Amino acid sequence: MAVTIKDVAKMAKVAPSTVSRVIANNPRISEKTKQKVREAMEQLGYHPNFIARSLASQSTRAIGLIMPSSTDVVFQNPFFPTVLRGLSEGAHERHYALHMTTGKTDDEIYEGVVQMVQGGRVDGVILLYSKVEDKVLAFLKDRDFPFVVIGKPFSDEEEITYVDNNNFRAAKEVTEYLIKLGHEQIAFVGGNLNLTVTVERLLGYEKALRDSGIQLVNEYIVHEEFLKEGGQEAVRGLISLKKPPTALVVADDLMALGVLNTLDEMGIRVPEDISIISFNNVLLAEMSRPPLTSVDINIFDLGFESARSLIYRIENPREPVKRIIIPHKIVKRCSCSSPKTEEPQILS
Amino acid sequence: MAVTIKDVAKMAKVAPSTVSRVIANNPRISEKTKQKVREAMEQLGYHPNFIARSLASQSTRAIGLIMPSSTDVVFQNPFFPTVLRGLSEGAHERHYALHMTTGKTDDEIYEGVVQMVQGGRVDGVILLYSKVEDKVLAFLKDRDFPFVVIGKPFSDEEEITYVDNNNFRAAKEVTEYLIKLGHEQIAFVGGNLNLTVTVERLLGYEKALRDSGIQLVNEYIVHEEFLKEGGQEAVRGLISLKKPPTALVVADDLMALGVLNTLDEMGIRVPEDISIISFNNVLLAEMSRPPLTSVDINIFDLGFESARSLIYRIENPREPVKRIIIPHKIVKRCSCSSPKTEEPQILS
DNA sequence: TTGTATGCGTTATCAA
DNA sequence: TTGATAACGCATACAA
Repeated sequence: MAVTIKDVAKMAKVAPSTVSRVIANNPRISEKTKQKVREAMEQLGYHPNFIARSLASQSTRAIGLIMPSSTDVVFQNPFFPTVLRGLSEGAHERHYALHMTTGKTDDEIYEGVVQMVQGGRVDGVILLYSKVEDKVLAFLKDRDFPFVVIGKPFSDEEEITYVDNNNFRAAKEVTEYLIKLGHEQIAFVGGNLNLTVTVERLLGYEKALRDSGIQLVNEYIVHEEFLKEGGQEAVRGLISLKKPPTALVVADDLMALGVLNTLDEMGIRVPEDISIISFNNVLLAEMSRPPLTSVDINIFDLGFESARSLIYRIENPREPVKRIIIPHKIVKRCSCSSPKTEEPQILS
Repeated sequence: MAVTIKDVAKMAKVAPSTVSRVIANNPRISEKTKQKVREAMEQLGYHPNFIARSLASQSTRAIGLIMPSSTDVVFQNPFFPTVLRGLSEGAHERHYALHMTTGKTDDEIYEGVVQMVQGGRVDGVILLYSKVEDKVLAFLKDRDFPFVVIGKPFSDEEEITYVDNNNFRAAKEVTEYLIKLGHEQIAFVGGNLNLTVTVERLLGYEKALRDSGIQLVNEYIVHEEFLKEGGQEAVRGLISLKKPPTALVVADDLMALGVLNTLDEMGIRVPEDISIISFNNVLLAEMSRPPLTSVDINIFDLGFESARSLIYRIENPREPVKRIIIPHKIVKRCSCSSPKTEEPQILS
């Protein structure tokens, strides 16, 4: 049906291989025949067939995207459209296409990846999440298939190419910022502990407190899914403590939004009564009330650099693994202030 | 490198074609040889090569997703992860894979689609947006390539398979709901008028007013991008009118969130001073303050049914085009109430 | 500089 | 019920 290399060859009165070379812009073809062939392509409306090309060259110029479980709430996170944008631009730049696989259960996802990889549908793969004991990652590593993970791998860090923020450091800075404001009762509201990002942020938080000689309080550390209901429980628990925190480090903007709501329902004001700082700096952060002070982790770049380094890896298979750290930045808005001094009216 | 059909054939002592038939589960192969072949496949860890299969069978079992411009704010909308989920499940169900193409400019997107389609990378295509004068849609239609659009096509409605809500009706219902609550000064805050969804919702709003004998006011209709700043301007303008609206129909939850913020800054309470109703019912709607009354348009189903009907179209090319309308439902939360009776304190 | 021939891993058409 | 063999559309080693 479609016009092939042969049709072009016939029209330009050259061999199919010559046409192929013109497409590849092979320097050993004379400008004259190139011109001739290109004209024929133009006239016939020729477009190379990716599939045939892939089969012959054993490379698809497609990269596979592995998403977290579609049932997972993180999937609802505005984080995804943004990484996708970065990924897409990074891939586009080098003329790679994006191939997606999702699934409801971990097994479904795993099956999808196996199909995609073994089936030769893609040249490499990007993991859009990083969690403990990941079967998918183990498979990829075992097969020595090119891949990069967004986020810090849970283990074998030295043998895996990944793109991440320094979440440990970001969390530490954020906590120090709160401490500098005068807070000492600082709680941590995190998400799923299977995600390495949660772990890193928790560790950074703890380190900051320790460095400042502030006692860690077990009750100050809570973990809930990035859900509204989850946030509710966690926050109520925190506030009802005998000595409630005066500041909250929340691992995600969306979650912080939930926290904000719960606090509002309880009649607790932010930042007057309690300060909140969170992560990701998605659009939402500036649209909440009050606008959230949040760590901008440059989600777009996370995606962009992932695509880039995967492609580099695909095209230079023998190069050593790399680790790319995307810078972050605290964006100060209105959700943090110094703690109220205790019972100020008694003084004076 | 990888184990092919030939290796399996050799091991099972049959011809490659037989192996191929076993894969296709051809009924004309004896159970005995099927068993034999399957064992060999198992032992060798055989996985069929999609690319080769695609080339031979002239079908990729992949569907292309065409996203709106990645620079567009709508891309930030939580709408996308959700349609993606639906799309993914719908495709997965029939063992189709997802192939994405994005781009910054319209031309970039167009180029991507042409490549994808002419290059034979996909069997069909889904447009994740619907706007006026779409070059991409024209191309697809012209080439008679299988596609479905999410949203109502701007023209040639009868010749295009699409999946949509009845946005006209939803907007009408919503407005009538407001009217029933006692509102008469109802404004419409919409997004980009190039998007058919905006147009439909606007028309529904107008129809409801007309049906109720309420005069349409030009100043009550504003259009802004789904952005914070946009919302700001629009809302301030509305409120500063001599006769400001008592209720707002907002075309999108995210936008409504922006509106909510602006109102809050201006010291205007929702729903006491002004009612708000919006569309899409994304997670955000229930996390805002106050929780938004919003039209649930079943985003997931929009995606799911799109995938399904595209696949149906691919596999039954001669069937007539179809139109699938996904039901919607108003989810009442706390952003609407009856208007304040004017100057109640003067009475009595 | 260009053409010929072969292979990439399947499916599909004939025969047997 | 099975086996040869020819496509599918392109890339590439080898010739010329």
